Amino acid sequence: MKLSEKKILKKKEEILLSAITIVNRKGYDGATMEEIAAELLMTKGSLYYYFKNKGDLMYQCHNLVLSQATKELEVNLNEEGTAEEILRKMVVTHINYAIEEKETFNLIIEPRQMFNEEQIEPVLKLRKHYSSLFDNVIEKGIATGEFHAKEPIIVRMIVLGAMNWIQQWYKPTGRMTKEELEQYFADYIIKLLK
Amino acid sequence: MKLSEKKILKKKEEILLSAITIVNRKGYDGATMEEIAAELLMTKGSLYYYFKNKGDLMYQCHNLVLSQATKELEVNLNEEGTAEEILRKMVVTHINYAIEEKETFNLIIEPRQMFNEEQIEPVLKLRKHYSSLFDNVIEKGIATGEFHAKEPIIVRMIVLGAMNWIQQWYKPTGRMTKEELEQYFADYIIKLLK
DNA sequence: TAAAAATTTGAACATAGATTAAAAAATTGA
DNA sequence: TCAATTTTTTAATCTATGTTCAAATTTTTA
Repeated sequence: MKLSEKKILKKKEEILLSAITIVNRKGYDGATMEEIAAELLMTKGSLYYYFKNKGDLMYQCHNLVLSQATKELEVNLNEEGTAEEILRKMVVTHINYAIEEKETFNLIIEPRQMFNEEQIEPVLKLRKHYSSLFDNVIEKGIATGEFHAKEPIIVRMIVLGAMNWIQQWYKPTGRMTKEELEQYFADYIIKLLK
Repeated sequence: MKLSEKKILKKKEEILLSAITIVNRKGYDGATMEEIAAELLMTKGSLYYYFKNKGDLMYQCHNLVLSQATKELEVNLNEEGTAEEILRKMVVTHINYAIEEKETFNLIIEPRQMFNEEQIEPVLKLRKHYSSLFDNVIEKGIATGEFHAKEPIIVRMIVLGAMNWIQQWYKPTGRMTKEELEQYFADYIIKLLK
């Protein structure tokens, strides 16, 4: 790869990171091209040198964050341990993303409302893969007899829903630390599966 | 109340119902004043005779649906039965709203992003009251010894989150009927509390 | 039925951002 | 160094809806 190509990739990444910051603060609609550029001491026109349009930029923000989270989950999944131990780690990973990358991670947004035709398929695929990692660990636990669930898919949906909901009410200043929260969530999720 | 006042209230309600339909189909941003009016064979200008602006209309949509849901929950809560029986009914009520009134019921939307300064307080209050109804039944169950929970508030958040998440994936055409779904959810929620 | 009041229309207006493109500036490389 | 290339700026344009308001229409009232 040429130097110039590397440079352009680096710049794209800078823009993405800036966009992610702003989107996490204000949401997709609230984030303006102006503000994203200003964060990097640029003007909005320049962004179009690197990204086709705002939709493209937003799409890449979501993808980047979701891909990172997926990678972390995959690491968790490949570590040694019982299904319970692995699932606990995954719960922590997921909750961290849900809290720290609130808006860009946001699995709650309706992809069909946010993204265009070409973007939807990859987004849905990424999300599906992400969910499937939870299915994996649940199935593993069922196979070893650690877990029991008549409808593992339903349990996984309950688990994901419960965790995604956290971003609606979590305040860093609340009476519970993020770590305590993660602990409790993990406990209750395990209970659901025993 | 004068006849003319009744008439105006009736018209307001018609507009609200139309707006709720459109919003449930397209979301708050996607619903245009034009389309809401068209549904009633009016032109958008007329809407401003009844509502101050779009924000006001959207606010009242959310309020109406949330208030109705609240009323139903309150009926559930006042019926005879064990905490478990009552909670099961409430789960059904909630899931029905989450599915059928998807976008207007949507407790997931960030109120601060959607509503203005005067509207936020009442919305948050309504939502808080709504949640508290679940706290009530959980506490009742704990008091009678039916339920056990070290952190009842956390359990309630898990329960609400899990239920609100349904609207992300539920399809009327899926392999499970709404009723089966409600059944499973209720079972798992009770398990969490035993 | 005719004046007054209430309601609706339609067209103009406002505006917030996204997008574009030509010119300017900065960088590269021979 | 200086011409070519890449990047950035600037400012104009576009667009989609929300909003307003005077005029037209419909309904009510006496």
